[in-house]
Amino acid sequence: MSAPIRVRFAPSPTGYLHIGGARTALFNWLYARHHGGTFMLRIEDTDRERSTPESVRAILDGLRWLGLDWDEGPEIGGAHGPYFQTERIALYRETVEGLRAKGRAYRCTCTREEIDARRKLIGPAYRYEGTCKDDRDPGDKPFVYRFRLPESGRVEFADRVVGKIGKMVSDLYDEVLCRADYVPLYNFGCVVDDHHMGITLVGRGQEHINSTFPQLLLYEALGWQPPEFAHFPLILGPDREKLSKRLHPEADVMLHKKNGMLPEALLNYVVRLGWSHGNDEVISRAQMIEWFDFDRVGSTSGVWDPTKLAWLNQKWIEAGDDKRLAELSLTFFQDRNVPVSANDPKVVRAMALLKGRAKSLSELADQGLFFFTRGLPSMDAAAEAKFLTSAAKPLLADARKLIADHGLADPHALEEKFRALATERGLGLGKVAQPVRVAVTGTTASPPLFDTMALIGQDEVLARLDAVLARIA
RNA sequence: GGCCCCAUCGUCUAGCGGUUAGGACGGCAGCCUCUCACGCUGCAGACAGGAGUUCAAUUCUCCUUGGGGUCACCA
Repeated sequence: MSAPIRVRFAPSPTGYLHIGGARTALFNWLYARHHGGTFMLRIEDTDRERSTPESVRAILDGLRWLGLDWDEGPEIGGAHGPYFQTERIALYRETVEGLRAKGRAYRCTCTREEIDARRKLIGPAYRYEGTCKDDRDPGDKPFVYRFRLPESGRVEFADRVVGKIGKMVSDLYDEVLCRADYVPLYNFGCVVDDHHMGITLVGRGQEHINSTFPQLLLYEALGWQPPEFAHFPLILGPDREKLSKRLHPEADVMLHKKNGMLPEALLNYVVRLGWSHGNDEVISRAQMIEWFDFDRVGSTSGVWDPTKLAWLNQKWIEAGDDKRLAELSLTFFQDRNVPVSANDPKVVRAMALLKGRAKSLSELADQGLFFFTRGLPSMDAAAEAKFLTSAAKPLLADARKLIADHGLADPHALEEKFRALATERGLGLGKVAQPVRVAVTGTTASPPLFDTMALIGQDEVLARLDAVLARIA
């Protein structure tokens, strides 16, 4: 237990970073950060058909957006590289030949077609039967390297989150280690690299529990000390199926960025899916690092709940720094054809008024458009019909006069003037404020009216009121 | 189907033999209030079922049921 902790996240670059992967990365990252260990990134790009450099970039971008920085890996290197499996072929070759010399690996010339035919015949219970286990010279036939299982026995390990798990060797089969060109398959590459990279604990999703058994047998055959394992509960979609790219669009981490989620909110939501710390719900990155460990990770799958994510996002937007929020909101305003610039103090001031009432940055932008447009805002038809009536016209005219006379610089003072006006007429403040709000913002819901008008500016507010007055018969 | 894992409110979870089974999201009702949101208060809402073990089971064991995962020259 005195060895320094080294963990890794090892995605295959076959698409964007998905939520399940992000949480696996997060749990590993938190474990490393909590214990002062090393978090490394390894790219498992051995599926030559599906791996792409674009996917590598997408995954790195996703991790960076979430703030999950790696101590060793692509782009920064480290003492245990290279960090792309396709650059480590010599190692796999040396290892598989060593295994073959010990009689623990053999060359198999069965073709995919042959195996598929047998599988089709026997059904889902089919296991490769070891046809080629005498390791004959393949001649010029294509072949792969297979692992020779022990005759019998049982594999067991104590998982850090699930507990004791075991399986009979008779339920396993001689699986493919690597192809003839030594490009490894998952279980082989994973074991070889985890060992040579000094990984002390493998943290991954529970879908990998079953691959742990052959991996353990490999460690044994190689004479290597296996790492610890921690298998995290799965994240399920609304349909209770494992969250997947195919079935669930929300599995895409960057989709949430596009939807206006803050990375700290997504991290907060995802860390609570399977891990808890008492009754704490809103948890900062620093607190996660302080509190996280595998003893608090549960073992039951969790269902993705966009509603709770939205709630957390609102909390984190509300807690956000105005300047940073302004920068992050920029793109959302621009998408709505409102050209604003991040260093515009008006944008920063708008954040103070807008945050806390929006569940996402995109909602925030929708709710704040009227701050940055000129002239009559786009009107909510129902609001207009209800509040911008001929009966309200005199009230609006009086309100306009108050604003023209007193200005907007002192919202509290102006509010008192409005209140007096309302009282004079035997009305509540709301009766005056609502028509003005609709006239100025186009809707019935906005930040506090007097602060809102102050930010819009006197000339613009008066212009909007005049335009409305002119529209009312 | 074989194997593996799991099982507390609709959802995320606390609970680590004795609790009025707690919190959060969501829902509902109310308060606050210039609107919305926030906030506050309250209400409804769970130990899958059956055997054991024990003075005592949500908690330990087994079975059933249910759910999920996995059975590739993908990871």
